[in-house]
Amino acid sequence: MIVLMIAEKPSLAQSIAKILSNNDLQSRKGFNNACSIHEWSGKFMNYQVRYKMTSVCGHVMSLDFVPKYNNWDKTDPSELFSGETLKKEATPNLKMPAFLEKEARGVDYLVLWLDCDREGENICFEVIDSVKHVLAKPNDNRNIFRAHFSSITEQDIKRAMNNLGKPNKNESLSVDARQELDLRIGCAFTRYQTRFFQGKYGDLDCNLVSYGPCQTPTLSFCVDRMDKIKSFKPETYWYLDVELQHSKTGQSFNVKWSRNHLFDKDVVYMFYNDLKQSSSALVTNVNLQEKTKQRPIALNTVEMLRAASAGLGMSPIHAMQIAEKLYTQGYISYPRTETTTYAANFNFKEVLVQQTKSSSWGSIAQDLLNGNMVNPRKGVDQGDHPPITPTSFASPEQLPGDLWRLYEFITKHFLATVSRDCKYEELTITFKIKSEEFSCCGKNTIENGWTELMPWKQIDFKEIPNLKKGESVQIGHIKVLEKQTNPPDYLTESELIGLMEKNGIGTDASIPVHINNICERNYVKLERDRRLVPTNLGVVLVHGYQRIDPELCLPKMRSQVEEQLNLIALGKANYRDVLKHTLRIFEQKFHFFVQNVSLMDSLFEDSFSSLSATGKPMSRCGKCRRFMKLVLSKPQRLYCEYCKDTYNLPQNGTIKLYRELKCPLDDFELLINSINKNLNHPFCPYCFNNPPFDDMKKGDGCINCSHPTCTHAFNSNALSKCFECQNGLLILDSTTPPKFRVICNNKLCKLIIILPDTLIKADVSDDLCENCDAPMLNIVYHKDKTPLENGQTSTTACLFCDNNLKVSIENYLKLANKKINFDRKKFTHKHKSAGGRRKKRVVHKNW
DNA sequence: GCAAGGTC
Repeated sequence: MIVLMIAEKPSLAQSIAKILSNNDLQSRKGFNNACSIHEWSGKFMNYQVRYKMTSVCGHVMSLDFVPKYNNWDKTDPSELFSGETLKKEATPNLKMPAFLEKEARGVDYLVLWLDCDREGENICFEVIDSVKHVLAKPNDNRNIFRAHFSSITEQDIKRAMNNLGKPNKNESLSVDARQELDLRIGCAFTRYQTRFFQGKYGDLDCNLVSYGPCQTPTLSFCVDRMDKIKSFKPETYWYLDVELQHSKTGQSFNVKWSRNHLFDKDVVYMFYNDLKQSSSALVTNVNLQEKTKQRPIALNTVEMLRAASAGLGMSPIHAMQIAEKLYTQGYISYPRTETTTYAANFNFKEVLVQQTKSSSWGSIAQDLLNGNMVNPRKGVDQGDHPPITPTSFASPEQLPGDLWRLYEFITKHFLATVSRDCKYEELTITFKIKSEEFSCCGKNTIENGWTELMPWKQIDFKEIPNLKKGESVQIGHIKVLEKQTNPPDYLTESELIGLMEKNGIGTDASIPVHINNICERNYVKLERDRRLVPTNLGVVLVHGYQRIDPELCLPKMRSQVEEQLNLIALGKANYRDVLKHTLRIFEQKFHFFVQNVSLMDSLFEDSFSSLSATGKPMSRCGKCRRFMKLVLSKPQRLYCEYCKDTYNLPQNGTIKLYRELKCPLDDFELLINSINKNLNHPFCPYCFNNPPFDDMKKGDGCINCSHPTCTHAFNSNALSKCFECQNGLLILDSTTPPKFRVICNNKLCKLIIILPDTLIKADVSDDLCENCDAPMLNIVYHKDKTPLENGQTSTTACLFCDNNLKVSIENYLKLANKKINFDRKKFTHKHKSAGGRRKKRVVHKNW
């Protein structure tokens, strides 16, 4: 009998397999190269069985609309609230369903070891759906089990194995509902907003005007802070500035008024007038207190990201990439966790021993091993993964750049959690001048403790004079000072992470993605000290939602949906009912938004320029013969003011007019898309958006156009089938004479052959090469550089056979370091002509 | 081309 067990990720499959097999197992790689299968023999329900343990990589499936809704032009966004959806493979490269099916074929028992959260419960059912039909008893749910574990410790894993339960359908359904809501709501609003605003404004500078239940509240936090700054009214306040002078040492020091500051000038002057004649202050109290600055709790993801942003200047998304590298290379434990408490059996000694090798903190690790280690503070156990700790020693030489900086932080943080608290004494001296009280405070470190590892957290030493109760101190001066309150500053990335966590926006794994999204979409800009400053676009979006339906950008919107989802998870509400109910609310919100979009639009009008006011005249429209404008800000596009039509353009490279040449199909003037100095694609802006032939795709240019006679289409310019990709056609590019190149019309093929720079003219002749049957080139050489005899400059030659021309192919192969044995027979046309007779060429795609 | 959630 075979028991198949599935974990959520390869690393966990390995850890769990090691524990359950008592480290006696065989491992092999799965066919998708991502997952391994670990096998051992043992007992299961009193049977002698063979265990097979493997994993998925997160979700197996993801939700999307059926293909017919992919076309933004043909779908009204409101249809997305009811349009049919389908589950498709989350990561097609991994071929996860096929992999699972293969490993599950004929298996007797299935044990699910997915993470013990709702997403994990959902993945359980994705796994079941993938394998159920190939199990030994496909229709017997009694052979499917769920392991419930809260940590990856031997005790917990073995206990889970001995107490197998069943997967929880309700929890899984709550995730299905979440997926469907996010998809429908996010896509409907995003498509509507994008179409509406991009169709009106030319300088939004973003490809997408997106909406999402996490990204939008995230943006809203940043805009709220900006609003607080903008609406801040400074207030003037006054306070007594008192300097005292130690009579013996002559040392002068400032003392703080117990009333701090007051916003009433007259009242402050009243006190001032009362005190100004005084010459001395009386020490009324001297208080020496020992204080502690507590060692940090164990590190979880969010805290690591905050520290990486604030202390190391790394964006959260970058910090996570670095952390994942450290993890896969075995330097740190799993970096996505909410838990801040170490497992009961965590082996501190082992980690400390590893770190004694460090030249920088080795002595501290040794000191902790020598009996000076203290128990870590108790944090929170979320039951997901242990806190982030180093798992092996690394030196700065082993880890370049940011890998080292993050590893250093994680290691120092770990050492800090088991180091002694920082202790310092605080001396507070209280004075009285008449009836007003003043004080000053000195600080002195007794023991650095854990702050030894993080000097920037150490206590700043502050000296104050040594005074005794009852002593009298001379007054240096008493003044009234006037100051103003200051506005808050823009939100730092680190503060934003804190706000998101507090409000339940995103998860440890997705918080960095949401922050990255609002940066990439150009809603906020990252400025000094990693502060997030909203752009015009970010501001008008949030202010627009606030005008139309403030709930759309409030964090509570997410939590209210979560509450509904909780009901499903707890089995208190029916999945379909909740989904239907919540979708209806959002559909109504969507329609209300559409009806009132002018409220948001008026804000856009103030900030952005209309399409017609932006851009520069570019080329003539084939419909009205008027000039269309090129809108340069993202997304680059052409706009015909008269016809009110927008034409998408290639997004890479520059666009210029192609010698006022016209497309024979629609009269639109042709353009050239220059991707780099050697790669130019002519295209018709109309055909680019509305392909004229079945074999042409949206986004294709002239070299992919099968027009039978147009001089720009491949029928007129193709020389042969591409010898590099065997897929496309080699096309003569004569768009920028006197430079000539041969390129492949397969977008995925990178081939570029640069023809000799001695040429001044080249086009494709009607003659075919006698030798290889490829179309010949009519060429003209520069009169001073011609390789032809008798100073002759023009000729007809074959690229593949002519000695002067085929050099360029050899150069290409040399440059690309290709060892293709160039065989011109490969290019032989199947209808080889007899004796080089002129004939009209027709290039077939299947050349 | 769109969301958010897993993870590689």
